[in-house]
Amino acid sequence: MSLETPVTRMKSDERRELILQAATDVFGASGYVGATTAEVARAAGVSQPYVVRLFGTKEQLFLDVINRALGKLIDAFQGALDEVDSDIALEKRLALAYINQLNQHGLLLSLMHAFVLGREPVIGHAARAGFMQVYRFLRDDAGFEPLQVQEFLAQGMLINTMIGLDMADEFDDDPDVRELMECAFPEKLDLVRSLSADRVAL
Amino acid sequence: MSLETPVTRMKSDERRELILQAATDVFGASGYVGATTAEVARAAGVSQPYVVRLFGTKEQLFLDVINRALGKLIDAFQGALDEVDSDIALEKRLALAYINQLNQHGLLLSLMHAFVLGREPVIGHAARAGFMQVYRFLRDDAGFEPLQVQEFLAQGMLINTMIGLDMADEFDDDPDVRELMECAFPEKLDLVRSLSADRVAL
DNA sequence: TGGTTTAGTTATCAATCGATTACTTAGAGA
DNA sequence: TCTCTAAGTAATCGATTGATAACTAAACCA
Repeated sequence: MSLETPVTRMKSDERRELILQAATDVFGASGYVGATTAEVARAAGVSQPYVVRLFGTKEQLFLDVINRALGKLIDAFQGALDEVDSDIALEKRLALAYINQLNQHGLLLSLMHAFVLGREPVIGHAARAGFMQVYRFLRDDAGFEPLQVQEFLAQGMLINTMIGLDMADEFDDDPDVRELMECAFPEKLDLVRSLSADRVAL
Repeated sequence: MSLETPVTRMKSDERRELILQAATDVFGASGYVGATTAEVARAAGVSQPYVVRLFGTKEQLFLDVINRALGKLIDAFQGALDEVDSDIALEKRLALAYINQLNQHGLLLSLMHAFVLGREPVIGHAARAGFMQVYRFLRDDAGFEPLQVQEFLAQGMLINTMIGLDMADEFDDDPDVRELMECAFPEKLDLVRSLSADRVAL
Protein backbone atom coordinates (compact mmCIF):
# COMPACT_ATOMS: atom_id res chain seq x y z
CA MET A 1 0.00 0.00 0.00
CA SER A 2 1.48 3.26 -1.11
CA LEU A 3 0.85 6.51 0.70
CA GLU A 4 1.53 8.54 -2.41
CA THR A 5 -1.40 9.80 -4.36
CA PRO A 6 -1.55 8.07 -7.72
CA VAL A 7 0.12 10.26 -10.30
CA THR A 8 -2.33 11.56 -12.87
CA ARG A 9 -0.99 13.45 -15.82
CA MET A 10 -2.50 16.43 -17.55
CA LYS A 11 -2.40 17.53 -21.11
CA SER A 12 0.38 20.09 -21.38
CA ASP A 13 -2.04 22.85 -22.39
CA GLU A 14 -4.03 22.29 -19.23
CA ARG A 15 -0.85 22.30 -17.15
CA ARG A 16 0.31 25.45 -18.89
CA GLU A 17 -2.84 27.23 -17.81
CA LEU A 18 -2.38 26.09 -14.21
CA ILE A 19 1.20 27.32 -14.22
CA LEU A 20 0.16 30.62 -15.79
CA GLN A 21 -2.37 31.13 -13.01
CA ALA A 22 0.22 30.39 -10.35
CA ALA A 23 2.83 32.53 -12.07
CA THR A 24 0.38 35.43 -12.26
CA ASP A 25 0.14 35.57 -8.49
CA VAL A 26 3.84 34.98 -7.92
CA PHE A 27 4.90 37.67 -10.38
CA GLY A 28 2.23 39.96 -8.96
CA ALA A 29 3.61 39.59 -5.47
CA SER A 30 7.34 39.73 -6.18
CA GLY A 31 7.73 41.33 -9.59
CA TYR A 32 9.49 39.99 -12.65
CA VAL A 33 13.00 39.80 -11.24
CA GLY A 34 11.98 39.02 -7.67
CA ALA A 35 9.83 36.04 -8.56
CA THR A 36 11.63 32.74 -9.04
CA THR A 37 10.74 29.86 -11.29
CA ALA A 38 10.99 27.64 -8.22
CA GLU A 39 8.29 29.69 -6.48
CA VAL A 40 6.07 29.41 -9.50
CA ALA A 41 6.68 25.69 -9.69
CA ARG A 42 5.84 25.19 -6.04
CA ALA A 43 2.66 27.26 -6.36
CA ALA A 44 1.67 25.21 -9.40
CA GLY A 45 2.59 21.87 -7.87
CA VAL A 46 5.20 20.86 -10.45
CA SER A 47 8.98 20.75 -10.52
CA GLN A 48 11.03 23.82 -11.32
CA PRO A 49 12.68 22.44 -14.46
CA TYR A 50 9.30 21.61 -15.90
CA VAL A 51 8.22 25.23 -15.66
CA VAL A 52 11.31 26.25 -17.58
CA ARG A 53 10.80 23.53 -20.14
CA LEU A 54 7.19 24.42 -20.82
CA PHE A 55 7.89 28.10 -21.34
CA GLY A 56 11.49 28.14 -22.50
CA THR A 57 12.70 30.98 -20.30
CA LYS A 58 11.50 32.92 -17.29
CA GLU A 59 11.19 35.96 -19.52
CA GLN A 60 8.89 34.10 -21.90
CA LEU A 61 6.81 32.91 -18.97
CA PHE A 62 6.38 36.49 -17.81
CA LEU A 63 5.44 37.60 -21.31
CA ASP A 64 2.83 34.86 -21.46
CA VAL A 65 1.52 35.91 -18.06
CA ILE A 66 1.02 39.53 -19.03
CA ASN A 67 -0.44 38.70 -22.41
CA ARG A 68 -2.90 36.35 -20.77
CA ALA A 69 -3.77 39.07 -18.26
CA LEU A 70 -4.32 41.60 -21.03
CA GLY A 71 -6.52 39.15 -22.86
CA LYS A 72 -8.66 38.58 -19.82
CA LEU A 73 -8.93 42.31 -19.21
CA ILE A 74 -9.98 43.10 -22.75
CA ASP A 75 -12.45 40.22 -22.70
CA ALA A 76 -14.01 41.59 -19.53
CA PHE A 77 -14.24 45.04 -21.08
CA GLN A 78 -15.84 43.55 -24.17
CA GLY A 79 -18.33 41.75 -21.95
CA ALA A 80 -19.26 45.04 -20.30
CA LEU A 81 -19.63 46.58 -23.73
CA ASP A 82 -22.00 43.83 -24.80
CA GLU A 83 -24.48 44.51 -21.99
CA VAL A 84 -26.34 46.89 -24.28
CA ASP A 85 -29.64 46.89 -22.41
CA SER A 86 -28.17 47.56 -18.99
CA ASP A 87 -29.41 50.41 -16.85
CA ILE A 88 -25.87 51.05 -15.65
CA ALA A 89 -23.83 53.59 -17.56
CA LEU A 90 -21.09 52.22 -19.81
CA GLU A 91 -18.24 53.84 -17.91
CA LYS A 92 -19.45 52.35 -14.67
CA ARG A 93 -19.83 48.91 -16.25
CA LEU A 94 -16.26 49.11 -17.49
CA ALA A 95 -15.00 50.20 -14.08
CA LEU A 96 -16.81 47.28 -12.51
CA ALA A 97 -15.27 44.92 -15.05
CA TYR A 98 -11.89 46.28 -14.09
CA ILE A 99 -12.47 45.81 -10.37
CA ASN A 100 -13.64 42.28 -11.02
CA GLN A 101 -10.18 41.37 -12.27
CA LEU A 102 -9.14 41.47 -8.64
CA ASN A 103 -10.60 38.01 -8.20
CA GLN A 104 -7.21 36.90 -9.40
CA HIS A 105 -5.06 38.97 -7.13
CA GLY A 106 -1.92 38.99 -9.27
CA LEU A 107 -3.54 39.82 -12.58
CA LEU A 108 -3.51 43.60 -12.49
CA LEU A 109 -0.38 43.54 -10.37
CA SER A 110 1.72 41.55 -12.79
CA LEU A 111 0.66 44.03 -15.45
CA MET A 112 1.70 46.87 -13.18
CA HIS A 113 5.10 45.29 -12.66
CA ALA A 114 5.51 45.09 -16.41
CA PHE A 115 4.46 48.72 -16.81
CA VAL A 116 7.39 49.97 -14.73
CA LEU A 117 9.98 47.95 -16.66
CA GLY A 118 9.90 49.99 -19.85
CA ARG A 119 13.68 49.98 -20.02
CA GLU A 120 13.85 46.20 -20.34
CA PRO A 121 14.13 45.68 -24.10
CA VAL A 122 11.71 42.78 -24.58
CA ILE A 123 9.39 43.26 -21.63
CA GLY A 124 9.28 47.01 -22.11
CA HIS A 125 8.14 46.64 -25.69
CA ALA A 126 5.40 44.19 -24.75
CA ALA A 127 4.28 46.38 -21.86
CA ARG A 128 3.95 49.48 -24.03
CA ALA A 129 2.08 47.54 -26.69
CA GLY A 130 -0.30 46.11 -24.08
CA PHE A 131 -0.96 49.45 -22.46
CA MET A 132 -1.69 51.11 -25.78
CA GLN A 133 -3.94 48.22 -26.74
CA VAL A 134 -6.10 49.03 -23.73
CA TYR A 135 -6.00 52.72 -24.61
CA ARG A 136 -7.19 52.04 -28.15
CA PHE A 137 -9.92 49.68 -26.98
CA LEU A 138 -11.40 52.30 -24.67
CA ARG A 139 -11.19 54.97 -27.32
CA ASP A 140 -12.24 53.02 -30.41
CA ASP A 141 -14.50 50.24 -29.09
CA ALA A 142 -15.93 51.88 -25.99
CA GLY A 143 -16.13 55.22 -27.79
CA PHE A 144 -14.44 57.29 -25.09
CA GLU A 145 -12.91 60.66 -25.77
CA PRO A 146 -9.12 60.70 -25.28
CA LEU A 147 -9.47 62.77 -22.11
CA GLN A 148 -12.06 60.33 -20.80
CA VAL A 149 -9.73 57.41 -21.51
CA GLN A 150 -6.91 59.20 -19.75
CA GLU A 151 -9.02 59.74 -16.62
CA PHE A 152 -10.22 56.16 -16.68
CA LEU A 153 -6.67 54.87 -16.97
CA ALA A 154 -5.52 57.17 -14.18
CA GLN A 155 -8.12 55.70 -11.86
CA GLY A 156 -6.98 52.26 -12.90
CA MET A 157 -3.34 53.01 -12.16
CA LEU A 158 -4.26 54.31 -8.72
CA ILE A 159 -6.21 51.12 -8.06
CA ASN A 160 -3.24 49.03 -9.18
CA THR A 161 -0.99 51.01 -6.90
CA MET A 162 -3.22 50.60 -3.88
CA ILE A 163 -3.48 46.89 -4.52
CA GLY A 164 0.28 46.72 -4.91
CA LEU A 165 0.69 48.57 -1.63
CA ASP A 166 -1.53 45.98 0.07
CA MET A 167 -3.55 48.84 1.49
CA ALA A 168 -6.60 46.74 2.21
CA ASP A 169 -4.73 45.19 5.12
CA GLU A 170 -4.65 48.50 6.95
CA PHE A 171 -8.24 49.38 6.17
CA ASP A 172 -9.37 48.77 9.73
CA ASP A 173 -6.34 50.24 11.45
CA ASP A 174 -5.86 53.58 9.68
CA PRO A 175 -8.89 55.82 9.19
CA ASP A 176 -7.08 57.70 6.43
CA VAL A 177 -6.61 54.48 4.50
CA ARG A 178 -10.30 53.83 4.88
CA GLU A 179 -11.12 57.33 3.69
CA LEU A 180 -8.92 56.99 0.61
CA MET A 181 -10.25 53.57 -0.27
CA GLU A 182 -13.81 54.78 0.06
CA CYS A 183 -12.96 57.41 -2.54
CA ALA A 184 -11.07 55.09 -4.87
CA PHE A 185 -13.69 52.32 -4.83
CA PRO A 186 -17.03 54.10 -4.54
CA GLU A 187 -19.89 51.63 -4.08
CA LYS A 188 -17.48 48.79 -4.71
CA LEU A 189 -15.66 48.74 -1.40
CA ASP A 190 -17.13 45.57 0.00
CA LEU A 191 -16.54 43.81 -3.28
CA VAL A 192 -12.90 44.85 -3.25
CA ARG A 193 -12.45 43.88 0.35
CA SER A 194 -14.03 40.48 -0.10
CA LEU A 195 -11.98 39.83 -3.23
CA SER A 196 -8.69 40.75 -1.64
CA ALA A 197 -9.56 38.95 1.59
CA ASP A 198 -9.58 35.45 0.16
CA ARG A 199 -6.53 35.73 -2.02
CA VAL A 200 -4.24 32.76 -2.19
CA ALA A 201 -1.29 32.56 0.14
CA LEU A 202 2.12 32.34 -1.40
CA MET B 1 54.20 60.36 -14.35
CA SER B 2 51.04 58.52 -13.51
CA LEU B 3 48.09 58.33 -15.87
CA GLU B 4 45.67 57.80 -13.03
CA THR B 5 43.75 60.79 -11.83
CA PRO B 6 44.89 61.70 -8.36
CA VAL B 7 42.52 60.21 -5.85
CA THR B 8 40.50 62.81 -4.01
CA ARG B 9 38.41 61.70 -1.11
CA MET B 10 35.04 63.02 -0.03
CA LYS B 11 33.40 63.29 3.31
CA SER B 12 31.18 60.26 3.71
CA ASP B 13 28.01 62.34 3.89
CA GLU B 14 28.80 63.89 0.54
CA ARG B 15 29.56 60.48 -0.93
CA ARG B 16 26.34 59.13 0.50
CA GLU B 17 24.37 61.74 -1.36
CA LEU B 18 26.16 60.94 -4.63
CA ILE B 19 25.43 57.26 -4.18
CA LEU B 20 21.80 57.98 -3.32
CA GLN B 21 21.43 59.96 -6.53
CA ALA B 22 22.95 57.16 -8.57
CA ALA B 23 20.92 54.53 -6.76
CA THR B 24 17.72 56.47 -7.42
CA ASP B 25 18.20 56.14 -11.17
CA VAL B 26 19.38 52.54 -11.00
CA PHE B 27 16.46 51.43 -8.82
CA GLY B 28 14.12 53.45 -10.99
CA ALA B 29 15.27 51.65 -14.11
CA SER B 30 15.52 48.08 -12.80
CA GLY B 31 13.42 47.97 -9.64
CA TYR B 32 14.45 46.91 -6.17
CA VAL B 33 15.36 43.31 -6.91
CA GLY B 34 16.60 43.90 -10.44
CA ALA B 35 19.05 46.60 -9.50
CA THR B 36 22.42 45.44 -8.22
CA THR B 37 24.71 47.12 -5.76
CA ALA B 38 27.46 46.78 -8.37
CA GLU B 39 25.41 48.84 -10.86
CA VAL B 40 24.84 51.49 -8.24
CA ALA B 41 28.52 51.51 -7.40
CA ARG B 42 29.54 51.88 -11.02
CA ALA B 43 27.05 54.69 -11.57
CA ALA B 44 28.38 56.44 -8.47
CA GLY B 45 32.02 55.83 -9.29
CA VAL B 46 32.90 53.82 -6.22
CA SER B 47 33.50 50.17 -5.47
CA GLN B 48 30.66 47.78 -4.78
CA PRO B 49 31.73 46.87 -1.23
CA TYR B 50 31.80 50.52 -0.30
CA VAL B 51 28.17 50.95 -1.26
CA VAL B 52 27.26 48.07 0.98
CA ARG B 53 29.40 49.38 3.79
CA LEU B 54 27.93 52.86 3.71
CA PHE B 55 24.34 51.65 3.79
CA GLY B 56 24.60 48.30 5.54
CA THR B 57 22.37 46.35 3.17
CA LYS B 58 20.83 46.78 -0.25
CA GLU B 59 17.43 46.92 1.42
CA GLN B 60 18.54 49.80 3.63
CA LEU B 61 19.92 51.60 0.58
CA PHE B 62 16.56 51.26 -1.15
CA LEU B 63 14.75 52.52 1.93
CA ASP B 64 17.06 55.54 2.04
CA VAL B 65 16.42 56.13 -1.66
CA ILE B 66 12.65 56.18 -1.33
CA ASN B 67 12.69 58.24 1.84
CA ARG B 68 14.94 60.79 0.15
CA ALA B 69 12.58 60.80 -2.83
CA LEU B 70 9.56 61.34 -0.61
CA GLY B 71 11.34 64.15 1.19
CA LYS B 72 12.12 65.90 -2.07
CA LEU B 73 8.55 65.46 -3.26
CA ILE B 74 7.03 66.87 -0.10
CA ASP B 75 9.52 69.74 -0.15
CA ALA B 76 8.50 70.58 -3.71
CA PHE B 77 4.82 70.47 -2.72
CA GLN B 78 5.54 72.74 0.21
CA GLY B 79 7.33 75.12 -2.12
CA ALA B 80 4.27 75.25 -4.35
CA LEU B 81 2.14 75.87 -1.30
CA ASP B 82 4.31 78.78 -0.27
CA GLU B 83 3.77 80.69 -3.53
CA VAL B 84 0.80 82.41 -1.98
CA ASP B 85 0.66 85.38 -4.34
CA SER B 86 0.81 83.35 -7.54
CA ASP B 87 -1.79 83.78 -10.26
CA ILE B 88 -1.72 80.05 -10.91
CA ALA B 89 -4.25 77.92 -9.05
CA LEU B 90 -2.91 75.80 -6.21
CA GLU B 91 -3.78 72.46 -7.79
CA LYS B 92 -1.94 73.43 -10.95
CA ARG B 93 1.09 74.58 -8.97
CA LEU B 94 1.19 71.24 -7.17
CA ALA B 95 0.87 69.35 -10.44
CA LEU B 96 3.75 71.34 -11.86
CA ALA B 97 5.84 70.62 -8.78
CA TYR B 98 5.14 66.94 -9.34
CA ILE B 99 6.15 67.04 -13.00
CA ASN B 100 9.32 68.86 -12.04
CA GLN B 101 10.46 65.81 -10.09
CA LEU B 102 11.13 64.24 -13.48
CA ASN B 103 14.40 66.18 -13.65
CA GLN B 104 15.75 63.23 -11.74
CA HIS B 105 14.42 60.46 -13.88
CA GLY B 106 14.45 57.71 -11.27
CA LEU B 107 12.86 59.64 -8.45
CA LEU B 108 9.18 58.99 -9.08
CA LEU B 109 10.04 55.63 -10.61
CA SER B 110 11.85 54.26 -7.59
CA LEU B 111 8.82 55.28 -5.54
CA MET B 112 6.58 53.47 -7.99
CA HIS B 113 8.68 50.33 -7.69
CA ALA B 114 8.30 50.52 -3.93
CA PHE B 115 4.54 50.99 -4.25
CA VAL B 116 4.09 47.64 -5.97
CA LEU B 117 6.07 45.73 -3.35
CA GLY B 118 3.53 45.94 -0.56
CA ARG B 119 4.03 42.26 0.25
CA GLU B 120 7.68 42.77 1.16
CA PRO B 121 7.58 43.14 4.94
CA VAL B 122 9.99 46.03 5.43
CA ILE B 123 9.72 47.79 2.08
CA GLY B 124 5.96 47.36 1.99
CA HIS B 125 5.55 49.05 5.32
CA ALA B 126 7.74 51.99 4.30
CA ALA B 127 5.94 52.29 0.98
CA ARG B 128 2.49 52.43 2.58
CA ALA B 129 3.68 54.96 5.14
CA GLY B 130 5.19 57.13 2.41
CA PHE B 131 2.12 56.99 0.23
CA MET B 132 -0.17 57.92 3.10
CA GLN B 133 2.18 60.73 4.08
CA VAL B 134 1.61 62.26 0.65
CA TYR B 135 -2.13 61.70 1.00
CA ARG B 136 -2.24 63.50 4.33
CA PHE B 137 -0.12 66.36 3.06
CA LEU B 138 -2.48 67.04 0.19
CA ARG B 139 -5.51 66.80 2.42
CA ASP B 140 -4.28 68.59 5.53
CA ASP B 141 -1.66 71.03 4.27
CA ALA B 142 -2.92 71.72 0.76
CA GLY B 143 -6.50 71.63 2.00
CA PHE B 144 -7.84 69.25 -0.64
CA GLU B 145 -11.04 67.31 -0.22
CA PRO B 146 -10.48 63.53 -0.05
CA LEU B 147 -11.98 63.08 -3.51
CA GLN B 148 -9.75 65.81 -4.87
CA VAL B 149 -6.70 64.12 -3.36
CA GLN B 150 -7.76 60.83 -4.87
CA GLU B 151 -8.04 62.33 -8.35
CA PHE B 152 -4.71 64.09 -7.96
CA LEU B 153 -3.02 60.86 -6.88
CA ALA B 154 -4.64 58.97 -9.75
CA GLN B 155 -3.16 61.42 -12.25
CA GLY B 156 0.18 61.02 -10.52
CA MET B 157 0.07 57.23 -10.73
CA LEU B 158 -0.73 57.42 -14.44
CA ILE B 159 2.23 59.74 -14.95
CA ASN B 160 4.49 57.36 -13.04
CA THR B 161 3.24 54.49 -15.18
CA MET B 162 3.84 56.30 -18.44
CA ILE B 163 7.33 57.26 -17.32
CA GLY B 164 7.94 53.67 -16.27
CA LEU B 165 6.75 52.49 -19.67
CA ASP B 166 9.26 54.82 -21.32
CA MET B 167 6.44 56.12 -23.47
CA ALA B 168 8.20 59.32 -24.41
CA ASP B 169 10.47 57.33 -26.69
CA GLU B 170 7.55 56.45 -28.93
CA PHE B 171 6.05 59.91 -28.92
CA ASP B 172 7.10 60.59 -32.49
CA ASP B 173 6.37 57.14 -33.85
CA ASP B 174 2.90 56.40 -32.52
CA PRO B 175 0.20 59.07 -32.90
CA ASP B 176 -1.85 57.40 -30.17
CA VAL B 177 1.02 57.73 -27.74
CA ARG B 178 1.22 61.40 -28.65
CA GLU B 179 -2.53 61.79 -28.14
CA LEU B 180 -2.41 60.16 -24.72
CA MET B 181 0.60 62.14 -23.58
CA GLU B 182 -1.02 65.37 -24.69
CA CYS B 183 -3.92 64.49 -22.40
CA ALA B 184 -1.79 63.39 -19.48
CA PHE B 185 0.56 66.36 -19.55
CA PRO B 186 -1.59 69.30 -20.67
CA GLU B 187 0.52 72.42 -21.26
CA LYS B 188 3.51 70.63 -19.79
CA LEU B 189 4.37 68.36 -22.70
CA ASP B 190 7.51 70.12 -23.87
CA LEU B 191 8.74 70.30 -20.31
CA VAL B 192 8.22 66.58 -19.86
CA ARG B 193 9.86 65.76 -23.16
CA SER B 194 12.88 67.91 -22.49
CA LEU B 195 13.27 66.47 -19.01
CA SER B 196 13.08 62.89 -20.15
CA ALA B 197 15.27 63.54 -23.18
CA ASP B 198 18.44 64.34 -21.29
CA ARG B 199 18.21 61.64 -18.67
CA VAL B 200 21.40 59.99 -17.67
CA ALA B 201 22.41 56.78 -19.41
CA LEU B 202 22.88 53.69 -17.31
C1' DT C 1 -0.17 -5.93 -26.02
C1' DG C 2 3.71 -3.67 -27.26
C1' DG C 3 5.80 0.50 -28.77
C1' DT C 4 6.01 5.36 -29.06
C1' DT C 5 4.84 9.79 -27.70
C1' DT C 6 4.71 12.96 -24.15
C1' DA C 7 4.26 14.41 -19.28
C1' DG C 8 7.04 14.74 -15.77
C1' DT C 9 11.31 14.21 -12.26
C1' DT C 10 16.09 14.19 -10.07
C1' DA C 11 20.52 15.78 -10.17
C1' DT C 12 23.55 19.22 -11.23
C1' DC C 13 25.98 23.17 -13.24
C1' DA C 14 27.54 27.94 -14.23
C1' DA C 15 26.67 32.56 -13.38
C1' DT C 16 25.30 36.24 -10.55
C1' DC C 17 25.10 38.88 -6.42
C1' DG C 18 25.15 40.64 -1.68
C1' DA C 19 28.08 40.58 1.86
C1' DT C 20 32.51 40.03 4.61
C1' DT C 21 37.42 40.38 5.50
C1' DA C 22 41.63 42.25 5.23
C1' DC C 23 44.21 45.66 3.53
C1' DT C 24 45.75 50.61 1.78
C1' DT C 25 46.17 55.47 1.98
C1' DA C 26 44.50 60.38 1.95
C1' DG C 27 44.06 64.01 4.93
C1' DA C 28 42.99 66.53 9.28
C1' DG C 29 44.92 67.76 13.71
C1' DA C 30 48.46 68.08 17.45
C1' DT D 1 56.19 66.04 10.62
C1' DC D 2 54.10 62.47 12.92
C1' DT D 3 49.97 60.06 13.79
C1' DC D 4 45.58 58.45 13.83
C1' DT D 5 41.06 58.54 11.94
C1' DA D 6 38.29 57.74 8.26
C1' DA D 7 37.70 56.97 3.14
C1' DG D 8 38.14 53.68 0.12
C1' DT D 9 39.70 49.13 -2.58
C1' DA D 10 40.90 44.17 -3.85
C1' DA D 11 39.92 39.61 -3.09
C1' DT D 12 36.79 36.30 -2.13
C1' DC D 13 32.93 33.53 -0.35
C1' DG D 14 28.39 31.34 0.18
C1' DA D 15 23.82 31.34 -1.31
C1' DT D 16 20.56 31.72 -4.84
C1' DT D 17 18.77 30.86 -9.32
C1' DG D 18 17.81 29.91 -14.26
C1' DA D 19 18.87 26.52 -17.18
C1' DT D 20 20.44 21.85 -18.99
C1' DA D 21 21.01 16.87 -19.18
C1' DA D 22 19.72 12.50 -18.29
C1' DC D 23 16.29 9.62 -16.85
C1' DT D 24 11.29 7.59 -15.66
C1' DA D 25 6.80 6.36 -16.51
C1' DA D 26 1.88 7.31 -17.78
C1' DA D 27 -1.21 7.25 -21.54
C1' DC D 28 -2.57 6.89 -26.24
C1' DC D 29 -2.59 4.12 -30.44
C1' DA D 30 -1.76 0.54 -34.08
